[in-house]
Amino acid sequence: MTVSVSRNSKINLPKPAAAGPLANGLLAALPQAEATRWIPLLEAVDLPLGHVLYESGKTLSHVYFPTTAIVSLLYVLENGSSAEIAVVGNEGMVGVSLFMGGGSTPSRAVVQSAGAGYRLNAQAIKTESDRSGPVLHLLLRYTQALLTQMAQTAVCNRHHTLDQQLCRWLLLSLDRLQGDELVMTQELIANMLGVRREGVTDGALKLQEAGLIRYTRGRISILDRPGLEARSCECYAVVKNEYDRLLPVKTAT
Amino acid sequence: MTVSVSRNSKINLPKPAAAGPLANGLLAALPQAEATRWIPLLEAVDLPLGHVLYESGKTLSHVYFPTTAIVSLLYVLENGSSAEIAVVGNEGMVGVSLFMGGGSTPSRAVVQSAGAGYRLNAQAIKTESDRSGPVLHLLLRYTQALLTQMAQTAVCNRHHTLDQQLCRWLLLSLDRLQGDELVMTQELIANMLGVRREGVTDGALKLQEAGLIRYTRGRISILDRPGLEARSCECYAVVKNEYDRLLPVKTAT
DNA sequence: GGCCCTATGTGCGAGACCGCACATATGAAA
DNA sequence: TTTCATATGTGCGGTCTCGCACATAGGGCC
Repeated sequence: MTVSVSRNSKINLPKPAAAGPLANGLLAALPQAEATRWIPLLEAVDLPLGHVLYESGKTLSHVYFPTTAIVSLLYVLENGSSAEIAVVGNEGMVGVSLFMGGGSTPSRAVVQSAGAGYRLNAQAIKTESDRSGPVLHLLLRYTQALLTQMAQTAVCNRHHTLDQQLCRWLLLSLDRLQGDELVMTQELIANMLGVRREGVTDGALKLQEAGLIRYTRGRISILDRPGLEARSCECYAVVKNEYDRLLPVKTAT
Repeated sequence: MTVSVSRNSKINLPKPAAAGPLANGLLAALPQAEATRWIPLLEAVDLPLGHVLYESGKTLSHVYFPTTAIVSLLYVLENGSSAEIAVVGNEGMVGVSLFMGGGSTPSRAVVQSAGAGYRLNAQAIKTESDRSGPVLHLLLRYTQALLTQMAQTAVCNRHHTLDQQLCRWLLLSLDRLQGDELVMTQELIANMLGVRREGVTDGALKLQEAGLIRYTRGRISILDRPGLEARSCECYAVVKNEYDRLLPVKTAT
């Protein structure tokens, strides 16, 4: 029931290649003046699988801008079961509650796919978002995209089948990675989706039999992306469209 | 499957007593200078049951500040089924995407309980939120509370039973109304929760047998609020606590 | 007072997912 | 190569909710 990643870091790929701040879409979209000012404030961080960026109810110390890592925002219930409410990758930022004013949220942020990123301390993000209109507007548009993802997750949880949600989840993760391989056990996916591991096994089997993916012990290769999209519920497309609409195209790498 | 309210307005109570702008928590919390400037810009509006404040994907023309009405934010899926992702009453505002920068969202806002409110046109809310730091921060804190509600809805949809969710829903609605009566058919509740009407009937029956509520044809009286809270999932309390934490206490009426 | 629309109550078979128990298999380490 | 922890596959009964079909009843309106 509880997310357990313990010694799994064994199965990680060799440390991901370093990526500059511009590998994050939000940082890349900063106006020139802000970019210049931010660079010295940014701290490169390694984000190993399972690392908790912030805990439910705790005051956040930093915001994180993933470059090669993927972070899940999850809610953990009293009975220990959990569910992911959104994913954040190199298109976004972890810790919106800092400039939203709350300073904390009832959710937890966990690294779902190991990688790297940058972080900025709490004071700096507050100062910066108050100081510059364009920066604030960029962050707000990102927050709206995040909000859409959460809302869509809510509806998806209500109305769509596990199989459809699995496809949606794979696609969302894939969009936030380079390449077409995910390092991710079915157990982990089950924790994210808030379902049984066996349910994920069933779904994954069907996808493999259909020739859409191939996997072995924690590595999932996507063979037929359009096929996955066809099997996914509409939620993936809705979320993706909103991200594309709200966030500037990132040209940098 | 589709929300149908058609001729139901018959069962509404006589037109709700008029309420001043201060009956809305956000408006009441405005700094003096802004309050003075906003009053002439606010337009009192009647919000009849079923009225759609904005449609999925359409550009919003106004933001709404309910005073006695309750508004549901719902997502409607391609197949026509729907689910509520958040409720807005006199504690909040409908249309955050206007100052978030998107201008639209994939959701729909529908009046769930008839009443009144105020609205402000799109240009005004943009201008005002850019102009004043305190106003923007107030709106952002509200948005964070809304975000929490959405996230909690997502998890609740995943893990809690219909009975628990019904209690949560009744409590959330109750908090946004005066008195302890809801004018609301089980069919409507089912649409909000995204479940079958019969499921709501079952749940309501149990609650009535337990002496917690009493209802007849679209009127629900709450008899034992603590009892409802005990049967509800934790989600209600989590959301309520976040609202209390993030939003200023409203003393005005 | 009677009619009729609409809200609510009930039953039944089906499907999705759960929780549990256990079988199998892969790949890394020794 | 062998060992072993861990990842994946499978079966089974139970529960929740669904979709449908219909029965009952409240209350506004003539």
